[in-house]
Amino acid sequence: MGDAVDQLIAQWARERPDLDVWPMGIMGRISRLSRLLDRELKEFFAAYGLERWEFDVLATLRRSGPPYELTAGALNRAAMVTSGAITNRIDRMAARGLVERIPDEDDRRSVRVRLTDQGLALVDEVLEPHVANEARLLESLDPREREHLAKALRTLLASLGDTTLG
Amino acid sequence: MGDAVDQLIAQWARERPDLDVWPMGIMGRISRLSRLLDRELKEFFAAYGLERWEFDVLATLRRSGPPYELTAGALNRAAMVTSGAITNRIDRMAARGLVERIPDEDDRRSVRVRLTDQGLALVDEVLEPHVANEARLLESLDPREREHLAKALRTLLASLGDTTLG
DNA sequence: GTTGATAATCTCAACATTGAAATAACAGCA
DNA sequence: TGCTGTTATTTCAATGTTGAGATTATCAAC
Repeated sequence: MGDAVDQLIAQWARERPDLDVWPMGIMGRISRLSRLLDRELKEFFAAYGLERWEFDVLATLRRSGPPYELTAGALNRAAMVTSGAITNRIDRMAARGLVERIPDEDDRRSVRVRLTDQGLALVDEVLEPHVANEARLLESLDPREREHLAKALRTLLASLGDTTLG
Repeated sequence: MGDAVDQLIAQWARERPDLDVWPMGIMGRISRLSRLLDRELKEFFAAYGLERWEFDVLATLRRSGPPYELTAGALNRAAMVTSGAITNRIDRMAARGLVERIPDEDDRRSVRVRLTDQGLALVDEVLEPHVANEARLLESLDPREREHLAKALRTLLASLGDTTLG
């Protein structure tokens, strides 16, 4: 069964037969998948009154373990966004009562961002159904294919230098 | 060799051992790869004075074949963006002289967007090095892995309904 | 202790997209 | 011919990110 990228590659083969565009079979699919999956996740989180970026922050803090706090810098590295974006996110999540800013005693340049009880309760409520939803989105692959896919993606990520989370 | 997502999964295993977060091994990697690859492409196109979204529009028109024109609607479906975004893109690319709007005689609601000579020359100049750059980004996979990867991604895309380009 | 380099966060204007409403045109049918 | 519903594009306010600069704090070396 073909997908949109098969059509795209067929078009190039017709228009530029001199060129082998095989890399698009991977690059194009990662790009389109990312968009489609983002849409699915957005729809899922909306049912909990959450934006995707809010969940990302909550989950990053939650999985860091007690006391569920990280510096702003650690958060922007984990989320792969700029420091300005994290400042903005923290502002709004603090206003919603999901996180709080804690001044760092040892390094006064730093701000520690901590999950509030409310934020912790929310992420723990959403996490399991979220994983189940992700599993549903991957249903079309059998366990063996999933494993091979994750392995290939890991190789790629590592080759691009994405070897550390924070 | 581990990557950032291996760390993320290890954190969840420690904090929530009751939960098997295997889907993140695929979802998280697609998301992070998409960001990293976007950055790489952005940097590549900047050398040609192009934004990534500009190249996407040029390439979509180019591979559609002579006379290198598509409706605005076909462009936004191919790019997976909303109609408002396409109006904005066409405005700016037309101002740069890369495309032109042609009123559709048969259906006056439609606008046909056509590559100018300048736009055609530019996309044909960039295309081959672009594909070479994409191939470079995928160098860490051997041909067999590439094929399996593309196949698994195709299965996923098709299962999400992305079976047609426009 | 001062100096200079580096680091962490915040600020803010510019940019691009979304989502919804507005506009205009088509198509089928009574 | 006149309705009704649909389709294609544009408009525009709201949203969120980037990237550069400002601010404040730390650290090492002198």
